[in-house]
Parts: sequence; structure tokens; C-alpha cells
Amino acid sequence: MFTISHSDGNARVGKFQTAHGEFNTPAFMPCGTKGAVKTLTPDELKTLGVEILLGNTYHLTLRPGEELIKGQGGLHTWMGWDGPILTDSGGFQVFSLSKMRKINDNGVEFRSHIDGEKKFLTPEKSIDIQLALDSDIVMAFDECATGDSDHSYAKEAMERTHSWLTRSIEQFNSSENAKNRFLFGIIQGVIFDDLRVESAKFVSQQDLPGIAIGGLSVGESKDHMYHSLEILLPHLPNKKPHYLMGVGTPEDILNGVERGIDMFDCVLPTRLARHGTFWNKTGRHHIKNEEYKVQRAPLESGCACYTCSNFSASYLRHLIMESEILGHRLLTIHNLHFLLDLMRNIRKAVAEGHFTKFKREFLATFQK
RNA sequence: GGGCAGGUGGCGGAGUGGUCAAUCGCAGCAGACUGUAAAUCUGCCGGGCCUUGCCCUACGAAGGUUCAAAUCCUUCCCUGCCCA
Repeated sequence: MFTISHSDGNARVGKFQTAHGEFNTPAFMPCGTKGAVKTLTPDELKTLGVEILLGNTYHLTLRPGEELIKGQGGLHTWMGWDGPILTDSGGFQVFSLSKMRKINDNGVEFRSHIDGEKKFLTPEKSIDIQLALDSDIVMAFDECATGDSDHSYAKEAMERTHSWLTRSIEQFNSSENAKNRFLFGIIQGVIFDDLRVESAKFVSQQDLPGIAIGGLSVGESKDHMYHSLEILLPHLPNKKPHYLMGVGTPEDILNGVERGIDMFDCVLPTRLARHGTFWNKTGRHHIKNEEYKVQRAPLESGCACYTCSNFSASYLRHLIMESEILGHRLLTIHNLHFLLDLMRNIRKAVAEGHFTKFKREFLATFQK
């Protein structure tokens, strides 16, 4: 259940209660695609303030398979995370693995990126897999079309997504495992206002416990993304959580919250870390850059994270240069702390009614 | 002392008369990354000029052959292995 405690403009602060505990919104959910947030332990995630994680249907059904995980007591028990888990349906893989799949109205035939084996995913199967995993928030299976799709294809993908949503709901509602679980529907429509609005209306009508906006940050411009959020908001159920899938950067999150978004997920903080990029108040930086070779200061002075409390940029640069696993871990900790700290500050600002000021001041120093 | 194999850009290592400032890997420098095929990928990487392009210095050293040499010849220096 979702309850909103404060709002400031379109921004809101709330809580979502699941069978595995609650999380505060606006929330940032790190990606634990294959049953792990890369390089970190659940304990470390909790310390960072993570309240909910993502898992992925496509990846987990391929390996090790949902039946194995179910047999091990479900995803929470298996991976040692007792908090809420949201699972993505595999819809994003329709986009990211577009070279190795075929779509028809019934579902998507993937050719496994691991061994080439055929794997046919349908809305029904995706729901079954997610429930077998014991996911708290189940995402409907959708087709995430690329940002450069033309109107004709965008419409086709949207209509297919709608039809799949209807089937997802039927499957979910007829499953015994769905008790205390939540199904979210996903809006598509690429960058076309008419489609976006039509999709928002259709998904909203289903009266699900949450509504997601998919198909953004997949190649379209930022202006298109922000514009889409603006035209969608009037059509979203106000009392349900609004989830912007796959976003994002600190500035995208701020712009999302301003446009009524309550939930975000993104691989960026963890992937950037492994690639040697970190965030601080001034923006995005490459630890490999020569300027950090002799920097005795941490990534961000005054940062309370474990990494900044204990290590200089010079040492972290060395670790990344040498591909030491510890470097990946320490940068991941810092980036996640940065983003989760941003979320805490956003909630505080919204609760205190000065979100706009907070956003303006943050972006004044945060370049890029 | 003798035999054999070698000496190429920061390192390793291709190239064996012109298309070579020289494949490739590593290192170095910079960039990308948004529901994770990602500890991945891309660009640059002898020096100079304004990019194409041009000029300079370069393949152990010094000479030589040739229109033309990292590539052929001579001498020298050095390294590794084997034999005495």
C-alpha cells in the first residue's frame, strides 16, 4: 500500500508497504539484476540506506532458473536480502537485446545471450516467473521500443504492450502466489504525445497499485523525456506511486521528482563505478584522469560514505587503474551513497516544502 | 675462444627492398555509459605544422649497394642459449 505524507508542487513524499517491509519515496532502487547488486553485500546496501532492490526476470530465468530459486526459498532468502524486491519483467531486454529476439503478438522469442538457446517469454510466463521468484512488486511484460521509433511502430508497440498488460493482469489475478504482491503496469508510446496520453489513460484505467513509465532514457533527448513526463502527469492516478523506469542521473531524478515521480531505478551508479566514474557535488568525474594521481582528498570532501571517510582519490585511482576489485567496490559504495543521500535530501526538501529551491541549488553546482 | 639465435616505438612483439612513422597486445591519455550481454566499449598514442596533407627524426652503431632499405652487404657493439 502506498501513502503520501507530503507534497510540494507535483513532488511528493510517501511510503510503500510490502510484505517485506516498507520503502520511502521518492525512492532510488539499485539494480540487482542477477540477484546481486554488483560488488556489494546486502548488509552494505542497508548501511547505505537502500530500502528496495531490483531483480530481473529474463536474466534469472536464464540462469539459474526461477524453479531453482523457488526451491531455495525464494529470491529474498536465496540472496540474503529481506527487504522489498521489485522485478523487471524482461521488457527492457526486448530493447537491450534487440539483436537477438523476435517479437510477435503472443510474446518474444529470445535467443539466449549466453548460449543461443531459444527462450520464449510471454506476459503470462513473465508473471509466473516473477511470482516464483517471490517478487514484491511485479512488472507487467512490455515492449520497450527504442527512442527513435517512428509513430507507426511506436503505436504498434504500445498497443501490444496494452494487450500484454491485460493478459498480465489476468495471469496475476488468477495466481495463488499473488497475495500480498503488487502488479504495476507500464506506459509506453516513445516520444509521441498522443500515444503517451493514450497509454497513460489505458494503464491508469486498470486500477493497479502502481504505474510505471517505460520507454524513456532509451535514446530520446532529455527534452523529450521531461516533456513526456509533463504531459503524462495529469493522466496518472494521483494516489498511486509513479515509477520512472531506468532513470537515472541525479539531474534526471530531480526533474522526475519535480514532475511527480516517486520511484527510480538505474544501473548508472553501480556501472559508472566499475567503469571508474564517480559523482560528487560538482558532477561526473573520471577517477582515471591524471589530476587524481596525487589527490590526497577523498572523492568529495565532507562525504560521509565509507569510501570518502577512509580513502584518498589517489588511492582509489590506483585501485581502478590496477583493476583491483576493491576499487570497484569502493566507487560503487560512494556512487550509491551519493544517490541515496540525494534521495534523502529530496524527501526532506519536499517534506519541508522547499523542493524547488533544493533542486535549483543542487543543479547550480552539479555540472552534467 | 667456437657455434647458433637475436637487437624494431615506454614494454612485449609483427614486419624481411617500395603500398612503413611501422600490424597487434600491454601500459599511458581522454571520452561514453540511464528498467545491466557492461570489472564494458570508443578515440588518441615518435615530434612539428592548421585537418586532408606536408615536414623532421626514427627500426643497436657506423659505412656501403640501390631510383628506393627496418628489410640487402661490410665492420663494430650488445644480448640469450649451447659447446670448450
